[in-house]
Parts: sequence; structure tokens; C-alpha cells
Amino acid sequence: MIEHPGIDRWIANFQARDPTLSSDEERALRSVFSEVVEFGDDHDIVHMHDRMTQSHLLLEGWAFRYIALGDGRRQIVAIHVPGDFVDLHSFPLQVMDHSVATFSRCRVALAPHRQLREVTQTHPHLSRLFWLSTLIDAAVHRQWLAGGQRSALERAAHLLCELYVRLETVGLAKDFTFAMPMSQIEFADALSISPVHTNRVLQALRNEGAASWQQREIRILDWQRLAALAEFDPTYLNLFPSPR
Amino acid sequence: MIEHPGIDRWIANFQARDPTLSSDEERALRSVFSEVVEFGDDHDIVHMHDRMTQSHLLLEGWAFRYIALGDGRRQIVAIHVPGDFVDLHSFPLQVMDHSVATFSRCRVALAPHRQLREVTQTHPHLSRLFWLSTLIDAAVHRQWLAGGQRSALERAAHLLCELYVRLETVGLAKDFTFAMPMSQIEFADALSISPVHTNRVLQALRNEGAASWQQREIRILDWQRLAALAEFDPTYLNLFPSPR
DNA sequence: CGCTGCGTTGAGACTACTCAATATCCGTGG
DNA sequence: CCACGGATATTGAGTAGTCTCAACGCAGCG
Repeated sequence: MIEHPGIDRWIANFQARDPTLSSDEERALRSVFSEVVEFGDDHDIVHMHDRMTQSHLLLEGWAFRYIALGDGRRQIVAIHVPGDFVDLHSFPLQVMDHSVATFSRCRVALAPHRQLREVTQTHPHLSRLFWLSTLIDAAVHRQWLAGGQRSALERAAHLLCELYVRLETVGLAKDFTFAMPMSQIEFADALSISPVHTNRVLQALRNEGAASWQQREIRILDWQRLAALAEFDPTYLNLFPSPR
Repeated sequence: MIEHPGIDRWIANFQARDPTLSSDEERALRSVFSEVVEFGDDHDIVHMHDRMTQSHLLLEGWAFRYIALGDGRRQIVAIHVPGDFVDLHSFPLQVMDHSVATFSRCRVALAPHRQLREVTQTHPHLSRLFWLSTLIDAAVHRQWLAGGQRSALERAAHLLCELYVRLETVGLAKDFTFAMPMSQIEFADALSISPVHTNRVLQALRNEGAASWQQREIRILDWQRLAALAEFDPTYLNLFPSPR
């Protein structure tokens, strides 16, 4: 049995979502993990086209998923913070359609698919909760897609709102401030804009008094303004308790 | 027990994916549908924020999912063709984070969540297959996100490739031709570009000899060229048998 | 102390946008 | 059968947003 506060928090999150969770089910959830491993920063932990036999629960550090195009362009399609299952979808899907890498040093709990299979076989209810968690990822994908209708400024504002809310629920942000391990270049690859324009957009956000990014720290100066700019509505994140 | 060739095809698709499917499981799959209903074209069948008690399997016609922004902008986040479960994710998620509407007249099989719950409770294996099907939707979302790194022309080419391959596997496209119920305005909302630019991009595709869109019909003039332009790789669609 | 990666600024170019006008298609009613 | 209206498609012209290239500052690190 693996122990880590990140696993406890992950289970607590399930309990928040479903208060009827039995202690047997809690034990079953805990049983899917075989081991805790560590990765350095800027390190690929899963490659596109990999045939997967285990999934990764992020315990500490930030990770991301990306799709690389032939000529060096790459799109970051998801950002993950502690408490996120970065590639649970690889359990039913088996083959990766993108890569997963770290922004910072990360600690990760491994969930062998054999164990996941056993739990989902014996606990249909937990199976639905796992399913749910991958569907929230998909809901986030859709919000990012909606960014196609937003300007670069609005997209940046939206992503900062999303990150703040998600980090706050796992205790990694408060007082409208959080530590930001991403570089502006990486932020650019998430927003689908150039690094240069990213820098200018961040300056605009600061000039508007909405948010500032300095020394790897994000400070949301005016939540109302930032959220309004982004038309941010956190319901898609399915968080409990619902914030703000 | 509801009968419709679209349901048969949907089950056949599951069988192709997993040849070990038993006749009991096949019966169970069939049992989730309660009724077949019809919708006119350009009709919302599910609204954002709806609390769902049933899901919709598309049997005939095209549908799409979209997120509307406050000021009239809207992003189409998914396009669905016959054989697709347009909102299966609403079973675990319960509340919609976007809307679903039709491009053309549609026939749809209803799957009450009560039935889905029963089948997933008794057939963990089928549960995983349902899960899989929502994960393929998510994989498509990710490819669309990767479009953020592509030019408008490349995005258009990619979407045409995707639509052709998906339609071909359900017998609605052949000889590099298919009927296109979408307007260019709707296509624009899927590509995140303006309708005017969409028109110009389509002209460019035609001038390149890659594809033509005329009279609600798409004709792929040079698959190699179109796929190369789009860097199209169909593996993310998880189709069986794998095409091309 | 020099290297390297990141952030910042400026200038010019290009992609895609808006607005506006015209053309075409299609369904409807006369 | 034709006239009409409305939606869709197409074209042109000027503009806004974002990009590329290039330079420079700064910090961290070997």
C-alpha cells in the first residue's frame, strides 16, 4: 500500500464528489497504486504512440500534455497540477495520441492498468468516477477550444482564471497568488500564440490591473476584471466545493 | 427493443473493436435504447447547463456541439455523424457544459441514463467500451486544439480529412466524395475563422487541387496532397478497420 | 566570467478580420 | 411558371491582430 498526502487528497476529492463512498471503496481506490516515482523538470514521461500499461497520478509538481507537429511547432493541450490523473485515458485507450511532460520536478503515483482493470471490474461505481475524471479533462479541452473565439488577451485571462481556481482547490493558491513553474514560451504554446505576443499580452493584463506575472509568480490583481475579461465560468471544472 | 440499422452498425463497431463480445453483451447494449426520435435541421436538442437524464445516439443526419460566448460568438467543439453518441459524457457528468444542435434533419436513439446505469453496473466490460467512446471524442478535441498551431488552410484541410475518414467508415463517403450539410458559416465556427476567410481558404484548397466544396458536396481531389497539407494521421480516431 | 535561456522591446510583414457590395441558390407564394 | 425574399456564397478594400526577425538585458549556472 502506497502512502502519500497527494493520494489522500485525491481520495478526499472523490469523497467530496460522492459522500456515500464506502471504506471498502476507499481501500479499493488506494489499491490501484503500485509505486511513487520522481521525474526531473522538462522531462517527457510518456511519448506519443506509446502503448501504455500504467497511468500516472500527479502528486507534486506541474505537468502538461502536448501534440508535436512535424516542423517543431507544438500545442500544449492540457496542463496538470497535483491531484490530476495525467493519463488515465490511456487505460481504455491504450495508445497515446500525444505526449506528457513535466514543467517542474514531479512526484507521481503509478497505477498499473492491471490494477485499474481489477478495480473497475469489481467496483462499477468507482469505474464511473474514473470515467468522470477523464470527462472533466474533456470539458477543459472544450473550454480551450472555445478559446478559438477569444482574443489572445481573453485566452490568457481565461487560462489564468482556470489555473487559479484549480490550484486553490488543491491548496496551492490563495490570496489570488500562486507559484508559476511555466515559462512564457510554454504559456505561449498553450495559448496558441507566439512567445513575443504572449509577453505583450501579459503586459496588457498588468496595465489593465487584472493580473501580473513576475518572478515565476502569478498575482491576480482584480479577479472580477480578469474573470469578466475572460468570460470565465468555472462550472466546466466540476469542482467541489464549487469556488467563488 | 428498438430496431434501427444505425443501432446495428453501432453495435457492429463495438464488435470490430472487441471480437470477444458475447451475445449477452450485445443484447445488453441493445437494451439501453428506449425510443427513436426525430429532429428538424438547425435545431437545438440539448442546451448548455441542462441536467441530463438520457443520452442521444445519432442514427441519421449530422449534429454538432458548441459553446456560445456572451456576445454571439460561438465555437463548434465537435461534429457528429451517424453512429456517434453525441452526449454520452452527460451520463457521468450529468450537467452539460455546452449545447448540442443539428446541421440537418436527424434521427436519434434515446438512451435513458437509468438503463445505462444498469448495464454499466452489470457489465463492467461494456462500461469500459462506453468510456472508450467518450475518450475518442476527447482525442478529437485534442487534435482540434492542435489546430491552434496550424494555419487556417491547414485546419480546413485537417477537418476535411477527418470528416472523410469518419464518414467512410460508416458508409457515408466513398470515392473521395461526401454530402456536406454544413454551411460555410458553420464550418467557420468549427475552424475558428471568419466566414469570409473560410470561403477564401476553400478557394485556395481548390486552386491547389486538394479539395473542392460545391453544391453541398465535398470532393477530395488529391488525398495525398490534402493529408500532407494537414499533417493528417487518423490514428487518433481509433477506427476499425484502420483506414487508408 | 562567459555561456545560455528567458524576458523585453522595436520594426516591418503577413494572416485573418471587418464592412460592404454583389451574386447565387432555394423555397415560397402569386 | 415566374417573381420574390432570405439565406448563403463570393468579391473587394482597408484594417486589426498577431507574427517574424533581430537586438538587447538580465539572471542563473558551470
